Amino acid sequence: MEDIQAIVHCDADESEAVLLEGMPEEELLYDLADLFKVFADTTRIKVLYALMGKSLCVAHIAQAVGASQSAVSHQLRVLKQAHLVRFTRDGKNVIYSLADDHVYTILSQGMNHICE
Amino acid sequence: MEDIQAIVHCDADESEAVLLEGMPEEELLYDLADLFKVFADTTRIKVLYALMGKSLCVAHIAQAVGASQSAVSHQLRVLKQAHLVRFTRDGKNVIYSLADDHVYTILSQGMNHICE
DNA sequence: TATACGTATGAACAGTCGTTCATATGTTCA
DNA sequence: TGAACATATGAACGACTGTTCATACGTATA
Repeated sequence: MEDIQAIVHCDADESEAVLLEGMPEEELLYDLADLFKVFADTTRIKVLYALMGKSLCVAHIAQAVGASQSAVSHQLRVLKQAHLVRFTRDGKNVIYSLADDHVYTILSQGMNHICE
Repeated sequence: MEDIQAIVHCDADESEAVLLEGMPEEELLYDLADLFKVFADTTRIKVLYALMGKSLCVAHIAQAVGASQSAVSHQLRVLKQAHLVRFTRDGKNVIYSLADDHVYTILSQGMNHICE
């Protein structure tokens, strides 16, 4: 079992985060809920899986997940705001890739729970 | 880094889960999105934090998270359906507790991402 | 510069979600 | 059994979300 204090506190600067017997501060809870909201949609999850191990332009992502270019672009915006994907321009194309390994770990923890 | 195949496949029986170059099957993606939806609400997150390390009745949970008895009861129903909490009757009271350690790991992975 | 292509964005719509309110269900004790 | 308490549930409402459609923006090439 992990150290629970490490969950409640993010770093040393969060020394006043403890409310309601170990409850993180309100703002942190909102940020946490917002992060999980990003993972709470199949289109976005598909996009993340499509980007595992490779970089793709928007059109190829749309093809991989079976959604329209516009829908994917809207969702990529959400993923960008959550710092889950990065992008670089390549001429007319914009190439997206996963931002860091948190995507892997969060998705795999979810899968672990579903499959018991 | 973890084995990505362990994320895509839940167990040996999922041998046909691979679609779209490593994409899990549709039903699994829906279940995964549904799980993250449960974590995508501050009231439910507060309930989970309140239950960390202790068992509480509905009224005490409501007090701990600052929500009405009815609102908490509705959300406990969602948490039950997601197999994130357990409950036992104790006279007039119903005592809730966390179902397993997945709650800790999923929340902590989310916190890790938020705090970079 | 004009055209074509890839991507981003805003408005609008249907569907979903979380709360409140009222009330039902279930339990204990007199 | 009847009253009091704890919890669960259904309806209804406002707020939010993801898609589509139309269109704007940005880039490369002729």
